Amino acid sequence: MAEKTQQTEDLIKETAMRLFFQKGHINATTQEIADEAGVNRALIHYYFRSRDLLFEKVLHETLGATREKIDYIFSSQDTLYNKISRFIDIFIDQNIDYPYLENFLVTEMVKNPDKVKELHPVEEKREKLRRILEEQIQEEIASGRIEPISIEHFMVNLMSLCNYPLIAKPMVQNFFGYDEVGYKKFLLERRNVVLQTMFKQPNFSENIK
Amino acid sequence: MAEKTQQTEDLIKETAMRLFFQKGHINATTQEIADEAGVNRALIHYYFRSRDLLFEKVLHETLGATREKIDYIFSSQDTLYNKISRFIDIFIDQNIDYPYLENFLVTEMVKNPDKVKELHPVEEKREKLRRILEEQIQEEIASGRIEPISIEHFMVNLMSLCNYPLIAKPMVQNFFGYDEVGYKKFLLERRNVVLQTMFKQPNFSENIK
Amino acid sequence: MAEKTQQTEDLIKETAMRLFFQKGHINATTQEIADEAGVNRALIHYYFRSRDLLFEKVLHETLGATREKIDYIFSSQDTLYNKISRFIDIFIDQNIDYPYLENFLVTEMVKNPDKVKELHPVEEKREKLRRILEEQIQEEIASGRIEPISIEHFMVNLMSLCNYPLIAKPMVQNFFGYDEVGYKKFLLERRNVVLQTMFKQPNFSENIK
Amino acid sequence: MAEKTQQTEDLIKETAMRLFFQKGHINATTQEIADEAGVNRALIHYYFRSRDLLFEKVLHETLGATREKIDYIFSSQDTLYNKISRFIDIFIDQNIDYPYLENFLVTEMVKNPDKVKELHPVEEKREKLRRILEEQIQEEIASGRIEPISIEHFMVNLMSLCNYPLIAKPMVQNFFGYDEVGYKKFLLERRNVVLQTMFKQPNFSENIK
DNA sequence: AATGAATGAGGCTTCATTCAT
DNA sequence: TATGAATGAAGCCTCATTCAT
Repeated sequence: MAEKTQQTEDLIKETAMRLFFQKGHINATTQEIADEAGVNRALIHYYFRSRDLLFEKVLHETLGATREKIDYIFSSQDTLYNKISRFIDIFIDQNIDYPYLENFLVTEMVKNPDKVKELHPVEEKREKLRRILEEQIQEEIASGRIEPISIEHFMVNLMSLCNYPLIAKPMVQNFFGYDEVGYKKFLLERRNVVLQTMFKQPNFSENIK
Repeated sequence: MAEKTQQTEDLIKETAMRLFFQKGHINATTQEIADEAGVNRALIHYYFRSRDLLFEKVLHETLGATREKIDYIFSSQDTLYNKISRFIDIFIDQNIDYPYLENFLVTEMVKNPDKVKELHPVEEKREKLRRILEEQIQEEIASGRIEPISIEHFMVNLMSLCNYPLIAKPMVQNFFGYDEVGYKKFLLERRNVVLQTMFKQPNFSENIK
Repeated sequence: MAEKTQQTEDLIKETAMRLFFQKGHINATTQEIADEAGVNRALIHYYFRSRDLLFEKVLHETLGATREKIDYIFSSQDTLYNKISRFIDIFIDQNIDYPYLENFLVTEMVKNPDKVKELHPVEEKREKLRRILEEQIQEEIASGRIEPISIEHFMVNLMSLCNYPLIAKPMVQNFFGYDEVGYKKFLLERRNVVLQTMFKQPNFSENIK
Repeated sequence: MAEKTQQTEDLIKETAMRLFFQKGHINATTQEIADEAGVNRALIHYYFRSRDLLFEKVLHETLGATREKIDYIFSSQDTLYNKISRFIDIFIDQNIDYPYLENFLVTEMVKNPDKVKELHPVEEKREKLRRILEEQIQEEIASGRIEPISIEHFMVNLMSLCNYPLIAKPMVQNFFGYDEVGYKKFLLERRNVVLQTMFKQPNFSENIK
């Protein structure tokens, strides 16, 4: 019984998720979601009270997994180079699953800057990550593997190089005449491109130090 | 009478532009536009037929100037380094004027990928620009001033590094605790950062060759 | 099992009664009733078919006791003065238990005048009561203890003087600044006031005649 | 132009008023109001923003006239007897126009006691009226024209005797078998009945004193 | 007997757009 | 040219009721 319930609730969530972040239909109507899920529209309110709450839930659950992975990566003991490398993979993977997620995030933050805060790690945690990164960046600069750069610009570079091609997918596709296959191939090449752009030479292991 | 007319039509356009791209209120209602402009709502339809047409007109006019400048830059005889340098300036300037424009473009393209085409230079023109760029990039690679890279990734890198910080302004602000002044300062630093990230060494003049 | 059933059915009825006529929440939702009773909403339909039927049942049961008492009083052999005196007591007592009942009755009758009939004694019985009262009123008039008045106005006077202060409780409270205690005290004074208003002099016993 | 507008706005208001307070359909839907008025439902929102605001406006306007008259009467220099006499007339007149108004007021006050305050004269004004009345009542008691009674009970008596027959119209009709004509006749008799019930002897002029 | 799930009807409101002047 | 009035489509939400165990 509980299973059946959970099934339907999940069905609605997954349908909404698909519409919102996979098909990019961010304004999908409750009716559309219900139709797509093959349930009565009122059921959406039965389970989630309102469209907004459904959206929020879907968003947070969709973000959750990725956020955790990223935190984990940057908190680890790996070299900066490896961290970045893994970060890029995560980002690209996520985008292949939810092609419209990053786009939405960026748009939404512009509309409701206050909500940005809810989506970011808490102050304390962020500060800790920052210190770790800062130190690693200084090391890389000292070792000549990257050009002198502030942590802010380094991180914005990283996010830019990873994120923008995802966010601007249609633009990229149109510009270079990529079909879905071509675009995906292009995306997969990004990992090395980003690394090469950010590092003059790789650093696979701490031991090199 | 014609003057009065033009005045009102322009007033509406400018008001809409301000709401859409300066204040970021992309979903501004016809009523809101009318109120802000101090005119009757029906006038919007009188001059522009529909909200969509008004929007489109405003968008194209807003983009127009910048697009032309950029085309001009890349068609010129300058070094790649200088072109990129000037391109960055244009981009940042535009963003300071219309902080929500790039964000909108990226979002909209995702919703209506077909419209992307209207916003890009026609095939023929683009092809010509591409050849010019390709050649210049090969030269820079040959001279060792940039790492080997395809034109696609080079351009996407460029657009990423320029565009993302503009699109994701609230994210950047929140992440690094920038107020408006701090963010603007950060933006102005981007020019050199982008250049340093993309070029191992500058090339100010063709003569060096 | 039957006991358990009866328990639940009664629980629902009592809860509804409390919500409807003690808390004055006449529009209480099936969900609210269910929540308050701590049972599943569907049970209400299981036991009572529909919200309307539940309401009706609760109403009739709530009215039942009082109606019987009043019929009994007026059918008795007492003097008119004593009957009225006892009637007032009953009315005020009922109101202290169900402060919103009279208010609802009056409102509902206005909406569905047809339903009024169900709530009143049957024709035959009423006619009998009427004859008794008519005779007693004529006697009181003849004896000079009340001013000449038709039975209709006499009865409407009685019901008005008793009922209105109950129905319009919030108005009275607000008008004279009564809190709950003050209002109750005021109500208790009503008995004598009503009697004095309707009778020039009391008549405690038939023997006086 | 302004006339046409006013016409429609008034049409809606009057239609709503008729439905609410003449036909007693207090829960009339915006759709029903629109249909009855022969206009588009959205027009109701165009003129009144929301159903609630329409209702409030209609209520206040409907009450307005009567309230003013009553205030005027009690503030005048007339004898208490005459004031009461005129008060009754006003009340009965109002009820013939809006048979469901008093009923609604009483019901609504029970639901939202806080709103009662908005509908009553302000503290200050009420206090003044109270002093005037208090004095006049004392005079009447002293002169033996009314039995000793507190101002609170006197006023509640008055309002009860006037109001209840209006509020409980269907009950009265059903109880005594009155049709519309019979009920109206009954109402018109109330004036003298109320006066006789409240005063042992009339007092038409101050001069008598 | 009891329940969670599901449904359909109906209500309010907003909005872009059109009409009549 | 300009405007207030009017419209129809569409969206969200609530509720009583029924269904399937």
